[in-house]
Amino acid sequence: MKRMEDRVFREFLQKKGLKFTKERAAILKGVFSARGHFDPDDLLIKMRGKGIRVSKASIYRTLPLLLESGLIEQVLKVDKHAHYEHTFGRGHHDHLICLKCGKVIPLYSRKLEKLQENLCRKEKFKCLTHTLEIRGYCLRCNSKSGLS
Amino acid sequence: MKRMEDRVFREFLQKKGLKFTKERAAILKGVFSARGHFDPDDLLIKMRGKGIRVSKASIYRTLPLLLESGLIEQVLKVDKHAHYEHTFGRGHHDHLICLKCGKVIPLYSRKLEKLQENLCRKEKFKCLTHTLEIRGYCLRCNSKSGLS
DNA sequence: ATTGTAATTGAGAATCAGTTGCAATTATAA
DNA sequence: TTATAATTGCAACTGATTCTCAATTACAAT
Repeated sequence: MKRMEDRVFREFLQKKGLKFTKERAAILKGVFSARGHFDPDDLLIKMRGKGIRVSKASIYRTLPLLLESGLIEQVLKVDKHAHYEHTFGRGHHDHLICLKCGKVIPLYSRKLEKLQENLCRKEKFKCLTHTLEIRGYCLRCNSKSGLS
Repeated sequence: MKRMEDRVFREFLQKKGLKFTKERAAILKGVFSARGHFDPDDLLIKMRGKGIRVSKASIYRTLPLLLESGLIEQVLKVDKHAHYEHTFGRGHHDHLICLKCGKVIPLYSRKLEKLQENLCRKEKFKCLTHTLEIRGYCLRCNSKSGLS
């Protein structure tokens, strides 16, 4: 049984005259088996761990394609390198990031999305994507630390 | 006449047992004379151009201090390296980023800020800072490209 | 003002993420 | 099956940021 995202990616590639290689398929599978966020290196290590041989270069070359096809989204950088997450099946959402424990809490608000659209309209800006990252302390860390 | 930000930075450093050196003062001044966004390298080049001698290392060491002191904010990465802007005197704001010409348009909405606070409250998340980056096409690029 | 000391500096080496050139390989359309 | 343009892995490369270390300096306490 083929996975939905395979179909989407295959069609995306075809439309661009690119090939659906086994490496790309493997990377796609790796990306979709990630629970949450990941970075290119995480992915490489995970795949190596499973005995799947792909090069760093192929991962770096494939990720932008997945991004372009809409199968993954870029997550803002908490630290200094690129992070991604797959979005297929799940909707777009933003993130609350705990500065103490690093936990990332997804956040979605229809109202927030609407408001952003309105603001863009006001500025006559054609909005394609956005990323909102709210940093602070999660419930647990906040109560633990005594920083009420 | 001492600038306000000098005072703030000096006090911040003192509180942490750090020194207010002439290099740090010069970097602060450089940062505050920047009109908009800048990255560490911009800053270095600008300072060199004015004949102020500071090392790359000092810039990279000072920027995080300015960040921590609240005198500057980190701007999200459109490309791959760190960008900053000073916030003293101006308020917090978010950004619309044109994917074609790279123009960055500041955006501020009281309503948006309020909504975010409410969402955090709902999640029992102690919000400290946030960054919102909306990517798309600015009016000019959008009309030029025929991508209505 | 002088001094002691811990913080800071600059310069370059080191590191790290991400990119690129290239020869060998492979997917796909005909 | 074949032609061919796209893709691969590897290793060398790039550019940003961090680190090391010896020399310097700010500043609190004399």
